[in-house]
Amino acid sequence: MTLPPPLHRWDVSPKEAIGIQKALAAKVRTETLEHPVRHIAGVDVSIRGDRFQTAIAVISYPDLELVEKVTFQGDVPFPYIPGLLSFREMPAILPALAQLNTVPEVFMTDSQGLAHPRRFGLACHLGVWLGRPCFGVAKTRFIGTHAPLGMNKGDLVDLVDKEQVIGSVVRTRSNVKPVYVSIGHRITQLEAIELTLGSTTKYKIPEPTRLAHKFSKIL
DNA sequence: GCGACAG
DNA sequence: ATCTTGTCGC
Repeated sequence: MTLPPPLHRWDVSPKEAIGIQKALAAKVRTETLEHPVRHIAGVDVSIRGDRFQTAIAVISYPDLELVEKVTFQGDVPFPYIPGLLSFREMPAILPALAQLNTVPEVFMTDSQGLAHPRRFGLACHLGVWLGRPCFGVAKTRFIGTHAPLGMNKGDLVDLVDKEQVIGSVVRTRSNVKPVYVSIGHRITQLEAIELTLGSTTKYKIPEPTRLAHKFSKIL
């Protein structure tokens, strides 16, 4: 797919990165998807030493069949700093997306979206950069608190921070640790939850990111 | 100051 | 994220 013009540079300091996040956070839009979802692209990046491998897995929906996959390798550009994950992974993700032939209606990342200290997790950064629908499904909590969660698949509760609902804690599989779903851009929380549960089969992680993670592993 | 802390 | 074997439970 064709990538839009860059919104900013990536070779910035942590302080500059925070400033960029604050500015771009104002561009995040919560809105109903304008197109029916036929394909979801799962995005993931694996790292070994100072090298990364990105994988994009496009899955048909609701069939959940693998339609296309692309990978891309390079040198890790930025250290891992809690709250600045997108500056480490976005430079690795964009070149991979440029090689994608199938254009999905929505993107799914293995990260937080609005459930971020500045309301601008990786899912928001990718969505705003592309100007396309995106949401995040993280394996663990980053910020926020929530009420006790039921143990059955489909159970969910709000994820809250500073009196605001920033996402949902969702049980994608009975008696297994839940995932943390939050919107990235141009999608509603309800749709993000629906797509998460609708693309989950027998594992905790939904198929798009589960397959992307498998394909991104560096051997 | 102390503890927490997506991947 | 990555480093790593066995083990408990459905």
